[in-house]
Amino acid sequence: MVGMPYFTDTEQLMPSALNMKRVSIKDIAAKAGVVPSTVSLVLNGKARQMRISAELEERVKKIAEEEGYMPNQTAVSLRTGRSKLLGLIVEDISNVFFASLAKIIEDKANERGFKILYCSTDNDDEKGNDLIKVLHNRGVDGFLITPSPGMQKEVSRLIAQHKPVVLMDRYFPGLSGAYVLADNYSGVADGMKHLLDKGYRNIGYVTNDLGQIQMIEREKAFTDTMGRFLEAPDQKILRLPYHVPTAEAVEMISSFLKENTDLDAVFFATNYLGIFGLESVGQLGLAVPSDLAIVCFDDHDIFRLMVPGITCVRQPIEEIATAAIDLLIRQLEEDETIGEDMHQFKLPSLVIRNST
Amino acid sequence: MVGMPYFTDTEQLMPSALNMKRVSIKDIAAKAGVVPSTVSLVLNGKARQMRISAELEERVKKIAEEEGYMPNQTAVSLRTGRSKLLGLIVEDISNVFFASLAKIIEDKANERGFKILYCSTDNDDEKGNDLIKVLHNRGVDGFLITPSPGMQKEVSRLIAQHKPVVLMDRYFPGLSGAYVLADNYSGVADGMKHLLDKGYRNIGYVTNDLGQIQMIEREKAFTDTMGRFLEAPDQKILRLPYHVPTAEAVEMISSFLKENTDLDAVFFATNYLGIFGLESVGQLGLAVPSDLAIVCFDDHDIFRLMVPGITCVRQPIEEIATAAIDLLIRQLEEDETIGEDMHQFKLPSLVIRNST
DNA sequence: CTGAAAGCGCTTACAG
DNA sequence: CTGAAAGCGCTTACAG
Repeated sequence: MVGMPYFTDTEQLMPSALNMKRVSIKDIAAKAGVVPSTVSLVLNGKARQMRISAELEERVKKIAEEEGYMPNQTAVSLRTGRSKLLGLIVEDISNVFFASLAKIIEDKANERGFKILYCSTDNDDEKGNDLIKVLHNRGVDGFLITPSPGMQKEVSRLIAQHKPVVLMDRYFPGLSGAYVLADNYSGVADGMKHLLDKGYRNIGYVTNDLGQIQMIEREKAFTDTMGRFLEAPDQKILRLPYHVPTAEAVEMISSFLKENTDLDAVFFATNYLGIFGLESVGQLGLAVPSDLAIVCFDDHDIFRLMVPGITCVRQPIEEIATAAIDLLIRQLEEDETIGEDMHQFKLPSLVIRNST
Repeated sequence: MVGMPYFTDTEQLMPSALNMKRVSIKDIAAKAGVVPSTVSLVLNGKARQMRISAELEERVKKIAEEEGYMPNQTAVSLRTGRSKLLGLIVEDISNVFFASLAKIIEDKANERGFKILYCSTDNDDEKGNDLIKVLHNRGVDGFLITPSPGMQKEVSRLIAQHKPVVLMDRYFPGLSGAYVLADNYSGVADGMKHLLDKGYRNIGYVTNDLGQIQMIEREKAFTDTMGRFLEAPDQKILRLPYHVPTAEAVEMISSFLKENTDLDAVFFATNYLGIFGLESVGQLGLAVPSDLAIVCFDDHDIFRLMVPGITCVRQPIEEIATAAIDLLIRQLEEDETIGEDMHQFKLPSLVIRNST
């Protein structure tokens, strides 16, 4: 029995159908007549350092090339502790805003040799926290997260463990981690200024009921503006529940407007297109009297097309994604500096008046 | 030196900042006073089989629970050859159609304990082929792909290697692999029937120039219908280049319509919303004379809202995604049956007349 | 019932 | 310059 392979029935370990018989470092070594470590050294660019002859280096490289050798990333990850994998946790990948972020992040990550594991929290704290643990357990090198409010503890744990994390679109005020998002306060302030400049004074506000930091800051800009520029401001605010069917939400907006006939303008605090789906935009268009001035926060091309004369405050999606992935990779590469110089960005939003 | 740890300076192997000191199976074993294999056996539900005492089993489980132990997936993958990772390769994750697919797939995959590695081909054959290799190399258990035409060889290699693959939205006619997509031919035929029923006879057709199988089948339905129902059909077809700026594409459509003033209807073969971006819909709306009947293939809520009276042929996105992931997981689980009973689905599209 | 050992495919300090 | 060996964290056949 001596000399027999340890597992006589390898099928049980790895079904042959799945066993791709990929070329391993051993195969290359055998072909080149060297030991596997030499191959590893050469392929990791340490031939010089280890004073391996140039011709041997060339030979090994050539064979590896010919055989189409690619190091098994799972093994590399286990050995080195670096997976070249990034965890992307967004609210909902099917929402245009997050899908756009995901695409830009993917491109930038690929350029640096990183792949992306994505998942959606659906604004569910527990799901989000689980996701962090699971991805961590899968060995991702870092995280890009648009966290829901209840994810603060889990996120701070990551930061405490010096795991690279960059938050996007939201952040936790008390937490000294990196984040990138639109400057929500000034965005809404700018949009409000636009309305005031046009002479509107009775401005209503529609937001959600999630208590997300970005929504709070937007709302603060609204109430501040109203309080600053108007005497005895009568603030009409509608808080739509997040998990409500489209038709019902539209109904609530309709009622809100009917109950407040004195309004001459409405500020929508978020992208109802993304949340309620495309259908709702049309219904919303119908529900909103045409003599009402409208400003929307978020990337609402559709809204602008649907509702002539609407003004949008647009988030700089590309800039957010680019800055976030850059920050994350910088954290990954210059490990020592983490914690010393934090990076927190609020990027300016753009007020876009519809040209139509 | 005997008894000293092999690596005196572990920092160099794994920077402590990244070394999460996660609880390992060894820690649990030490706490429980057993050997690591026992822990592994218990946690993998093989206590019974190995006749480990119920009380020991309980104790180990309790400790693992208390310590928050999760097996390191990288190590499990390396050992078992199964990563519980699925590769999702789409044309462009930021396109609503693919983002919607991605969300449904994510949900279904999570239910089964799988995570998703996504990437976009951007319709670039070489990029797509690289992606297959890289994901394969990362040890994904299976693939969900919306391939570009030049990916056939790489896809068939996967199939030849019995790697689970399900194609979505496209397929390769010569290839005996699993796929799920809308029945493109009948979808367009249905849409055409709708136009003919309404009395339209001079129907133009706008498609892309990629030669993708789904586009070919759609076009065939168009030409067949024209040839079957009309005498001496004068087929006006516009092939828009894929990589063309929106404005230019709209311009080309405009010219096409001007050069063919006898047209009374136009059939759009794909989702120009997704391809050209939201802006284009408005421009397209403006470019299309209002007395022209329009049918669009794809999930065009926007189009329907923008262009009153438009008819859409909608792809059953949810059904496609659900069927695809189910098929893939079935391939993963019942490994033996692969190759014997292939699964190929063409799901019916839905013709949706605008109610507006 | 339990434990020692091999091995998944790599990387790297160390000894020659 | 090169090679033997350890070890990343697991799983599992096998020997007691």
